[in-house]
Amino acid sequence: MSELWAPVLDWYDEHRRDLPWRGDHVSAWSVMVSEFMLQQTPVVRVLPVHEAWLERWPTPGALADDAAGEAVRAWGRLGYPRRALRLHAAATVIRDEHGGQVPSTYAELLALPGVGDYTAAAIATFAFGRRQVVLDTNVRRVLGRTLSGVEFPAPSVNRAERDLAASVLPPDEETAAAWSIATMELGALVCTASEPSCGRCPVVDLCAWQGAGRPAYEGPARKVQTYAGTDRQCRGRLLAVVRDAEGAVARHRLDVVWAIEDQRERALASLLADGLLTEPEPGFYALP
DNA sequence: GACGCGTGGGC
DNA sequence: TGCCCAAGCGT
Repeated sequence: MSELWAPVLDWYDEHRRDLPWRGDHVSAWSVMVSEFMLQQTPVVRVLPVHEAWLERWPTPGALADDAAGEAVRAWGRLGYPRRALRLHAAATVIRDEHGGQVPSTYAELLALPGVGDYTAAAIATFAFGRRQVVLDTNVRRVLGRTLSGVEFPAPSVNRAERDLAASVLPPDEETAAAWSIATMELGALVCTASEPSCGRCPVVDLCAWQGAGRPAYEGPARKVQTYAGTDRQCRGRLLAVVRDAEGAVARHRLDVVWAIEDQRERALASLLADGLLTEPEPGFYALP
């Protein structure tokens, strides 16, 4: 029995955001789409795209029956467009192997394209009420601070951290699911990465990090990815041209958005290799 | 386990 | 401005 449970659950009841992928009437597909979109992308940017997506493709089968390129186009500027391809691929597996129904177990979900440990646990928990350890960046930070007394968790999850998270997961399914979403929400709204609002935290009196005087992070340097000038930025530019066009676009229309030729050619080749672009005829590029 | 993978907002 | 951050995954 963790003393964190009650105050965190009470806090969630009062302060939770009313998001469209939460609630009793929400489909598992809506939850799944949200989890894909929320991988590394903030809630406020996901909201409008998620709404349009569910309107256009209300079921996995509807998406699977459409072209993958339409998924890439509808993904818009959410970033990491390979997620759109993987969501389409996952929808196809669901249509063909699961009778069109999003599977409900962690193992079945984990087998889907684009679904890793976090996403499988999140869908199983939030869509189906299963009892799983949901270990995302928010939960890791909250548990790191409250239980381990560190400002930030290690770069990657290790066995001890997973065991610790499992040890504080409530034993019954319903409470476990509530605990996971409440802890994530606390991390997102209060126990934030920078400038946490400890004055508004329901467990500030129990927090090991607070009790230790909020010591600064001492682990290995947290990597901040560069972006300007990278292949990734180049890929984004090239894909945007095709995404915003109607049919196939000629090579010269790509040439003008990135000046460095060898980098541009490398990025174009990688987009083709990833399946984000096709070359229907030599020198012309289109969505798949 | 490290790395590559988009994009935009806040300060 | 440049840095930091945002519900990770696949290789």
